[in-house]
Amino acid sequence: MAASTRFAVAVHVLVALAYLGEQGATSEELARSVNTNAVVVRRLLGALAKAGLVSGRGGRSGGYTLARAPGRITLELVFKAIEPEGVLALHENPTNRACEVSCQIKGLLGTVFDGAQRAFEQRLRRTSIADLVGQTRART
Amino acid sequence: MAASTRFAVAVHVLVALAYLGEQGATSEELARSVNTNAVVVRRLLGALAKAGLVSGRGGRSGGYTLARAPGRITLELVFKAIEPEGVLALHENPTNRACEVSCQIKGLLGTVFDGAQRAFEQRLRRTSIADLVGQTRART
DNA sequence: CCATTCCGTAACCACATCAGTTTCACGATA
DNA sequence: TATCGTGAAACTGATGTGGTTACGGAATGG
Repeated sequence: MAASTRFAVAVHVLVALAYLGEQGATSEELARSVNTNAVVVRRLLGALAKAGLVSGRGGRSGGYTLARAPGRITLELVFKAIEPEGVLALHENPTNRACEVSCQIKGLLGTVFDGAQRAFEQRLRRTSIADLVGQTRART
Repeated sequence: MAASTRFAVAVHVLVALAYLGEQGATSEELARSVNTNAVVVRRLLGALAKAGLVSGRGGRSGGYTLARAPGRITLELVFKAIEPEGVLALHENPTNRACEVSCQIKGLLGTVFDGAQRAFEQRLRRTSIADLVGQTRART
């Protein structure tokens, strides 16, 4: 299936925020960098704020800033904040009690899915927003 | 996002096929195990057949059988057959040429996404259909 | 104090995907 | 040759996503 692009946009926005530094940015400015709508950005940043990664302030001269150092924001944290459901899902069809496989499969799949999800997240943990900012600067 | 359940159903069907052994099964029988429609099963098995994991034969006393030993069917192969797009996707918004981050982000994200996808698939490679059949039998 | 700026949310739309269903043509075989 | 099963197309309803408009509330600069 076509994966959602929300994670990619969220990382993009965070890198932009970190790139700008202290001053932060409004959802309008961030949306311009992504070439999307300000509300889309606010929705994503809302989830990131709940996870304690950014903080937003309303009012004149409001906007968003990172809530912690960019080196302490790993892509794993971003992914969990944006896609808490994970990448794999079990089917919800009722089990056929007459079939041994049907009775067992969900338990077995659950274990496998957890492992794959963990491997996926461990890999994401190796990259932080600060890393991506550094790479952006290096290529300038 | 709510991930698709096609991978889970595909594995379920393959385990059921392997569990039954040589004789194979019809889409009707497999659908009964999953508690879904036969056409849904045929669609999935169509993708698996293209990947060379199963073979389907029409006609009277037709049905599906595994095209190779269940020990040689890893969940990685199944995943790639069912979800060739992978788990992460870049956003397709046009890049804002006035923004350094916007110009760089997709290249950087592409590298990160590839790595995470690889870690995910490597983990899936460690489990085969035969493993799941063995675990099913062990718990009986 | 008040107008401006910006966030937070809700509501709505268009679009895509998914699971399920019906239908039918084709091929194989008993 | 009559039957059975696959393969494929078309349609439905449900759901998620990205985009958009709109509005209330909070903060602030004049």
